[in-house]
Amino acid sequence: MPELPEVETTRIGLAAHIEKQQVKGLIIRQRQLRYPIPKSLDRQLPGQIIQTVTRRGKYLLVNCAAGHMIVHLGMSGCIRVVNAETKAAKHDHVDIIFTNGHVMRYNDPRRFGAILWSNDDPHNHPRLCSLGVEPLSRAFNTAYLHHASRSRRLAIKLFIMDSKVVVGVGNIYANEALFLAGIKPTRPANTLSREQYESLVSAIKQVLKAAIKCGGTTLKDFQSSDGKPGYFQQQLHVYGRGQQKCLQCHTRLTEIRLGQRSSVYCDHCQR
DNA sequence: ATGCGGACCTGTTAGC
DNA sequence: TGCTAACAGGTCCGCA
Repeated sequence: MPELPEVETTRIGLAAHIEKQQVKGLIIRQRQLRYPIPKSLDRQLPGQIIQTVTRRGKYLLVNCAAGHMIVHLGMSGCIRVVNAETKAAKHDHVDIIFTNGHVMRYNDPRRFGAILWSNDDPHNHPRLCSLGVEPLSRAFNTAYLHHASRSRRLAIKLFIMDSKVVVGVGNIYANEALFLAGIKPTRPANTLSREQYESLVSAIKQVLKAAIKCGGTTLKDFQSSDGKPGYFQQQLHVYGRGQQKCLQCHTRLTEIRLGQRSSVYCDHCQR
């Protein structure tokens, strides 16, 4: 579920429901996520009023006067806003209960996600302080990416998925952006031309924006509990289409593994 | 500094 | 049908 567009969609839905709301209490059923949920969260969050919900990469920041809750959804996490009567299901690890009766419920079967707490600027938190630029910001541009790639010989797909370079480009959208830009995922990063980086930057922005738009329209009703995937799926050109034909030239798509992740591309359209 | 492989954990699906 | 293996949207760490 969660690549950047899904996280951003979650952020928007969540913000609408919890901003300006006061935390009454919390229930932690499973403290052991990727990191143990710190006790400081239990101590400091109750009584707080949520000011804003922001995002840095795939981390959600729930900002209060006393500090900031930092939430990552990992591979399988999701957040829903439900009513207090809604019974907790399997893998519902944390509830943040608000005085208006709503509950922010964190569910994560694989527990690759995280819930942290920071008293200071969360951007200085060890998990966030080394992150690269935001893909939808102006700082993510041709000159930046081209320059950053000069010393890097690794496959371009792994390069754009490196969160120290740029955040939020996960496996699905890396595959899609490379297809749109006509670049083979295996090309060493330092062999691409400036022009190719220009296409790539624009493809990444385009793909992420389109997906956010999709998520935004289908997940509007955040109270409903059907976290259906598949909204952006109809628009995928290569991801999940290994062995099928290229939508542009009808060549059979190639599927390989790069960094233990599946990578699909068209040998004819991508150079 | 860079790049690679393994680790974390559960659920689902493909294959025998 | 039932079992096992492989794979799944993400990071982080340690070693070469």
